Amino acid sequence: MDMDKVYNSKEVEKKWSKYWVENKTFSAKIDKNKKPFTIVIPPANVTGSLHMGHALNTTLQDIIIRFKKMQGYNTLWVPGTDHGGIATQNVVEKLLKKEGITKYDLGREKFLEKMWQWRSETGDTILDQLKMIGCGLDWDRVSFTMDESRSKSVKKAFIQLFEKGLIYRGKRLVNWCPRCSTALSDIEVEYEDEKSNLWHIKYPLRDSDGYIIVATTRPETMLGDTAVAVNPDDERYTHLVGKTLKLPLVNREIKIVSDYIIDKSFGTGAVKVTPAHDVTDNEIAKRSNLETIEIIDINGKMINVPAKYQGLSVEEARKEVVKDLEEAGFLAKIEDYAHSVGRCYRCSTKVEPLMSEQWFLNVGEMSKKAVDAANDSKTVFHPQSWKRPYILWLENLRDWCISRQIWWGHRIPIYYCVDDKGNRTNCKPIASFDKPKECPHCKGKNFVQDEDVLDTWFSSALWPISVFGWGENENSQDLKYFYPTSVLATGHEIIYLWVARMVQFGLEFMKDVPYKDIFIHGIVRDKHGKKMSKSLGNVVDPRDIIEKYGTDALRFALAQSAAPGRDMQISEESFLAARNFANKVWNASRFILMNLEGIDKLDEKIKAAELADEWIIAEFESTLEKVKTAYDSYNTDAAAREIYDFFWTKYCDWYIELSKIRMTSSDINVKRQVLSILIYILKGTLQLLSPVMPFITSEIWQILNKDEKIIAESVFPKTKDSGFLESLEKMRIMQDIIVKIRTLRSEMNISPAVQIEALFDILDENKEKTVKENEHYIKQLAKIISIQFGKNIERPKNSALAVAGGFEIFLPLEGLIDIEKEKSRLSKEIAIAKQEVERTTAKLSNENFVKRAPKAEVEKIQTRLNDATVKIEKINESLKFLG
RNA sequence: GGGCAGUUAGCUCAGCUGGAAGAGCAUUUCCCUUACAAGGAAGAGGUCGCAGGUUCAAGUCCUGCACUGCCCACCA
Repeated sequence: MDMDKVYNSKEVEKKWSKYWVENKTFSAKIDKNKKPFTIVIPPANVTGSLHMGHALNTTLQDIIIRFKKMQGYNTLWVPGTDHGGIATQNVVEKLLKKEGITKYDLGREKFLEKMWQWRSETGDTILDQLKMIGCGLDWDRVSFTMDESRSKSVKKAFIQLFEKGLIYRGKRLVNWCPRCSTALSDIEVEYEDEKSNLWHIKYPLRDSDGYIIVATTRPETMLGDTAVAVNPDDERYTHLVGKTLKLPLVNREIKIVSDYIIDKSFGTGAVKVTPAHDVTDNEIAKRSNLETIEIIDINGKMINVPAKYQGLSVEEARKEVVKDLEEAGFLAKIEDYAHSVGRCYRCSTKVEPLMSEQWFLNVGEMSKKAVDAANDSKTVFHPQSWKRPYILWLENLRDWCISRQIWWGHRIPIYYCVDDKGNRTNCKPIASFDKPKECPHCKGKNFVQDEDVLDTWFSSALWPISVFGWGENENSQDLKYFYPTSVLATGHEIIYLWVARMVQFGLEFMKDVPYKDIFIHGIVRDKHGKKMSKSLGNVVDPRDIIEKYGTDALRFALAQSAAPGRDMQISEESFLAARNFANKVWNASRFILMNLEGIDKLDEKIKAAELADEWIIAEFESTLEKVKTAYDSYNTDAAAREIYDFFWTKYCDWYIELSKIRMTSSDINVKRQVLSILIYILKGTLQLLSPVMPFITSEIWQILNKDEKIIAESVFPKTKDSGFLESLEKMRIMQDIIVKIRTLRSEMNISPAVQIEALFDILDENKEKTVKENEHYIKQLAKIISIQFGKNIERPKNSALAVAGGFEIFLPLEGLIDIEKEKSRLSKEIAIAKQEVERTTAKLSNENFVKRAPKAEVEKIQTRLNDATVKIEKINESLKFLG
């Protein structure tokens, strides 16, 4: 039972993280008698290692899981990792680059071997780290988005959607990353402001002398222009609509068209239209039946342009075009201009919109269903402020480009019939799990598979169903029992990228949402509010925090700062404070255990013997309620704060201190009685705290109850009302008196070692009984040797005065008191009391207040006025007495 | 351009349905009191972003503004 004076987190953490895994504490089996509570973890990329974001995200989920488990749910938290598509391929490509080779040198097959090798070597790092920080995951259910089972889900989903006609192939304008050499979906593009120019270019009319000026941020694309567009209501240009222009440098004839999308007030009100390389232009082109000329290829090089520009990069072409326009007199002016530029979310390269043959998913119907689900509260955001942006996004969603021109990922399960020479036939492509045996159209037996892979988010979107074997096992009992899951916890950065798509796929394949509650937490920032990033050098590594302060401190600090939906600024001090709290818990427990020495048996039932007992029980019951409510609504911050406040400022500072009176009693039964309450409250608090700080609470719990279940499997305290509410007010009176006396002692510089007497002059007879019954509290905590009660007690010479708890309290301080100091202190007290009199009098003399405010409120103010008046009177007497 | 948050003590933040401004860290004084100096006791520190309004009463509700951050958008 020996406990170190300081909590040693390292040993305890090693012990328990191992225990939970080895004993399969958090493994879940179907149990139809229990309600399931399920969470699927947001699968971390295999490239990842634990950072603050993970630590926060997984801590929050673990808190929920541990809480629900103690409440009797059959909890399941599914772990796993994501193959991470482009991001992961980029990592391995970089490694290859160091060896001086490219993926093309290796070829697809060999490159994929490298990828798998790398993934098997380092891909589980993050999972091991999650074990370390105590996550209550079911380690028998580790899933990976590219393992066999998950791959079957992906294929099944694709085939089903394809056969339903929702997946189609088409040549469309897509976001192209020239560096990754792949298409990206709309949300994989991040926009960033950039200082640039607005070039004003003259486009001469073919049939007259005039010209029209267009303004553009991308002059090089003028080589691919097929029209100029103006707003039909723009009077400056109405007479020109339908006229023909001669495109400078190219000399192609293009028309002036009208389109309502054009903003009359922007630039010159006339816009050059490049349908192949701009989204808006592409739409204008569709409406006006314009020709589309591709002038940039997938490598970012110019094509289909006059010879002198052919093959140039976009940047080079821009310089040349601007120079040539200027020389030929077509450049009207150049303005400074800031606008946002799309960049690849994986490598930050500027994205090039261009025409490309891709696979698309028609999301119209799925979006509608997801919107309905949100409107019908089948999905609920915490905080709810995310609902609107989420719905808006879904409503404006365009078809999802799901194909990627990379190698790492789920290869699209589409097979093309080919002839003997390997050329594609005209037969319809076939969507299939495996290579088809025979083409149903031409009976041919040769096929090639589509070269592209699926967007990594396609498999992520299936996660809540794929982890339960959807697609592999037609009759998955797990899926029936655990789906829909209970809550999804994630940061707001992937609401669209991931959350929305899971909902869409859940509704599509399971006819039900994947989870009801969507718990959105913030992002961890540094103490200056900056996003943590390697380049800024402000990254706080959770592993360093664990090393220095312990995992429980890390978890507590994160939980405490994580108000739903809000970003949090976190600094070293918060971890330090949490570590200190852990130590406090440790030492309070140590105190109790020390006093347990030699006590063989405790009382079975707790029995409140005096005021402090009733009070701490009432306080605990109220704390329990608040903590439960907080956990249930994902307000871990409130839960952490409530527990901290209760344990430290109520249990430790008051109850334990008061318990010492009985603890030193020679009567073993007295000691036994108070210990039973001390332990009852301690155990209860440990249970409230254990979802947040599982390690230290597990350890103490085990020391306390050698043979009982571990705390993670214990039953969470049930709501109770012992009817001790009156004790709260009584205790408040006692605390008021004790604090006032302490303040006097402190201000008079009287050492705690000096025991002094006190005279209590009774002012309020209603409080007399309570104070007399509990005078030993005052003696113990205010270091008073004896108390003499009486009425109209004459103030002793050289004494200090306090008015508190319905008493005028004199402390005779012969030889200890500084009369001048006492006088000035009393004057200050009087000033404060006078303010109180002013405030309350003002209120009470306000007719409207007395008339309209609730009675209780008026009485309260009246009492305050009376108290202050008495106080002033008494202090004045004392001042006179002092001379 | 639209939307959403935030603005309370030097710093990080609590303050639920409106009724006397709170915590932690930092700071000052005293204390190694036999659970804890990673501690205890006490103190100092705020006209709750600004301006209006509703109300007997506003940090709390309403309107407008300012600043900060985030998200969205077809910013040529």
